[in-house]
Amino acid sequence: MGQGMSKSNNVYKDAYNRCLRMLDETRSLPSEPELGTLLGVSRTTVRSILSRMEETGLIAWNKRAKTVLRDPRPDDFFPEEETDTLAEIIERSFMRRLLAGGAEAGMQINELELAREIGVGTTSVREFLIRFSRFGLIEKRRNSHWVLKGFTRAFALELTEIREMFELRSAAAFAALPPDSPVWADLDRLEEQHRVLQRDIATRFNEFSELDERFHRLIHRASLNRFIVDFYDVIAMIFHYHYQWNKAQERERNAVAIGEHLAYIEALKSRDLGKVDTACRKHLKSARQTLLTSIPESRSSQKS
Amino acid sequence: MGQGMSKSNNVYKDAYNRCLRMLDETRSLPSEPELGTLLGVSRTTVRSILSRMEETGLIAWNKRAKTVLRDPRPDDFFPEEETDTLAEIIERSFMRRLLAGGAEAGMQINELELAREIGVGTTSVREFLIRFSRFGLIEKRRNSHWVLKGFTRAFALELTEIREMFELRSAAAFAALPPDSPVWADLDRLEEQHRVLQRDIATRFNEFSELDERFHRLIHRASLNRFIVDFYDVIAMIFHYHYQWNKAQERERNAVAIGEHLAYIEALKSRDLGKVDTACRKHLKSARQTLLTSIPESRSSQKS
DNA sequence: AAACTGTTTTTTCACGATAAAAGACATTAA
DNA sequence: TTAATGTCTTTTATCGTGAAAAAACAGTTT
Repeated sequence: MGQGMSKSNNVYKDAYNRCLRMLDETRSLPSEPELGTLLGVSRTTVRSILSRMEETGLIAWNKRAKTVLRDPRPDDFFPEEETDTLAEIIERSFMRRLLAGGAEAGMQINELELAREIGVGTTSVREFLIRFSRFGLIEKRRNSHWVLKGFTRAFALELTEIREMFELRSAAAFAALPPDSPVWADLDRLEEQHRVLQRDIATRFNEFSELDERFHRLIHRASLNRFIVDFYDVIAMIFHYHYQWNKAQERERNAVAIGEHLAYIEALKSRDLGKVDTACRKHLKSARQTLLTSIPESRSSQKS
Repeated sequence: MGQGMSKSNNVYKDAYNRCLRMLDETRSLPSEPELGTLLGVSRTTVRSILSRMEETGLIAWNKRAKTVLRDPRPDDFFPEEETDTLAEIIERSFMRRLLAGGAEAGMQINELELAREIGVGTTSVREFLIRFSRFGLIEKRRNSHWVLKGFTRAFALELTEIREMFELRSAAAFAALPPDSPVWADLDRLEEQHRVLQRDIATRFNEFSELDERFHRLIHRASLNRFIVDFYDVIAMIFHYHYQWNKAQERERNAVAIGEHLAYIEALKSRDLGKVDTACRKHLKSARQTLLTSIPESRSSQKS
């Protein structure tokens, strides 16, 4: 199935689903350009969405008048898996392979094989690998194959070394921001969300991962340095998959991390550089520890 | 011309030219696999090279016997421009456009237009832009165009901030390396080359750029951190083009830099961390200054 | 048997083509 | 006369294809 297909319409399907959820809130939809910005798609896509909504009897559409006729039913939505980007699909498959054992460091990566296995064109795989290479886990041999460098202890140490350098600097920059900077309001909001999560940690502990990323990204942005901000993508990627495969004591770990974040937030609000440094160091140390213990101590643990 | 061509044989042509230069030194060529490793290409390419050399009467080739019949003439070589990688061609065109004024920050980058202008396929341009994006000069809008962030003062400051962080750390790591490490011999060799160049600075000042890169790469490698080592690619790229467009007082600048490098090398050899830090800081400061003064102070000089 | 040459298969690189999505232009309603 | 809708054009995303290059396999020579 699906061979010869040029481009999937996942942008349309995803926006359609999101638009359906908006239907609950209003009795009539805004103008096409407005909907476009709301959904983050072009007007062309908005019109496709409206067309279908009209066809399925969800709305009546005549020029500017777009009245909601009925509430969306579950079967109005497109299946979740059809809303994924090709890049996401490839990344998931690739990471599954990488983490599902048998991914020895030094192993060759075959574009053609990967493409066939995932069922996509080679071009998309190539582009994915090029983008992915900045994470430092794979490397290209000129005119030849890619080599897997492996998710090793060395990798984790190199990653955290940079992370610590960048985050300490960003935290210091954050604390030095003027009181009228909007980041302080963002920080207050994050603090509140941490407290809420701390209260319900027993059941909602798996929501921490997302909060964690937002918190650290806010801090990194204070560096006003694109290389520091961009580097957080590497960390986020690693932690994203790390959270998925290392479920051991997840609740306790997250509870501890929330406590450290709150102390870290307090330190930032105090604007005392010494306190910030201490709180930041403490959290980063335990983050590193968590990451390191989750790495399968394989046979070859290079790096002197 | 050349439309519809699938893949240029630049690997073959480049290896052929390099092989021609080897002909001067020997009366007979080594085995095919050995030639392959020597030239960094596959045996398939080696055999194509040998075939042509036989045809043009450069060698007699019968199985293992490959005897050189005559010296290569200038017209035996393939033209230099035919030996470039597509990636190199695209990078050059792109950078020329970028530096040749009229490249306002915020400007859109059109893949199709770029491809047409350079005379290559869109895929190659896309892949180039993806690879190039790690330099922080361009950024992709989801499902849409690329945006030029511009070679601004802010960019230079962000770049040098990271560079200084990384190099100070690498230099400290370098100085702490054991005396039996091979890097000390590398450093001695570089020192000697610096002295030679210092002597002939009046005429050979333009050779400094390449020496500069080798010196700093050696230091960065001492960090044993792939992210630090890889980041030097960003610096190298910027400085590479910087050297091409900023010829003002090039000789003086390079003479000064050589002096700073020699002091830096002395400090490293002393293994005194304080001295290393001082020498490194001094050189980085003047490198930053050089870069900053070369940036056209455009209208919008953001960053608080 | 080890290392080479000869031959065949596989993979990478780059292209043109096509559907999805974005964007530009023309027209119309408020 | 502004901001929407209707229509048309351009660009991006993705594929299949074919030549260049690599890699694997098989047969020879030393």
